[in-house]
Amino acid sequence: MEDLIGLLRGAGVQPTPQRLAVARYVLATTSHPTADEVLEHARRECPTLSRATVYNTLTRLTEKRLVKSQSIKEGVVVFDARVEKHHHFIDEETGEIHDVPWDALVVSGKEKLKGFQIKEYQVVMRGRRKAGG
Amino acid sequence: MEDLIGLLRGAGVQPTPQRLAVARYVLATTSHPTADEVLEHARRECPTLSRATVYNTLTRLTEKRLVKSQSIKEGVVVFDARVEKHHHFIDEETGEIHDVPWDALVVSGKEKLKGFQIKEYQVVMRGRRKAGG
DNA sequence: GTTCGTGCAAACGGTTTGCAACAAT
DNA sequence: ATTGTTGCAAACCGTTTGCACGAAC
Repeated sequence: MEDLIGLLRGAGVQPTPQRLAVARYVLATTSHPTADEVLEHARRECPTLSRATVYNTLTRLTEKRLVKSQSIKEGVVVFDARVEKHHHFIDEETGEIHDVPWDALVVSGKEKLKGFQIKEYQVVMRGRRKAGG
Repeated sequence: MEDLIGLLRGAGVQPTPQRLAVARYVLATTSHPTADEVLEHARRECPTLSRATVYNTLTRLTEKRLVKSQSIKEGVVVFDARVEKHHHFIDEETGEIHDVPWDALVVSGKEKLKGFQIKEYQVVMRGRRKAGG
């Protein structure tokens, strides 16, 4: 768990108590939190943590590719500790975002698209999580 | 062109000069405008048009399925006059959003996903528009 | 002592809301 | 009269910025 320090150092991010609190939460969760949700949780570990520091840290972590920011929900950016390519499913009732493994879906036809140089892509699905799923 | 009045009436939206100005622009463009861009353009036809009325109207048009709102760009909602299913390509340089026809791409594997009831989906691609594309 | 990080508060930009004036039925 | 629409201004919410204080090298 204290490899977090090494992880941040390795990424060129000086570890501070505030950054560790942010990183500990955002890297461990799969809930795709907003900046504010990160603040709320990280404050349990570091009560003086400020909103500005959370934004700073999340921006830094994003630059260093330790997390990825996603713009798939209205009005907010959410942060994703899963940094490898994958797809997303959004439950329209609860707003929850679920990861869908990259190779669970195959998108064909991209090669034939003329005029577009695709750097990345993902499938974004909306609907409802099934009970017992 | 004055079928716009009929179109709005048919959707249960009482046509007013303001709404016609908004609808005339948003239904004709393929540029995926933000609310503010709609305001800017619709004001050319109806200079007294207010921001609030634009939001009201866009919400109304969205409810009536005359346009669709998309949350694929950071921080803003954009409006899409194309109401049928299609995919999107976002030019990371210019921010422009391009429509990709539904049957240009095939997504396979969705049926095998357990636990998700998919109501809609789309492929969101990012990259650069190729010169001459 | 210079650089970097923090926290506060103010600013900002997109969006929503409350409300008084007004038009339509 | 009632209902619906408009436009303004204020509120709101997520995010960014400016700045002074403090910690680390």
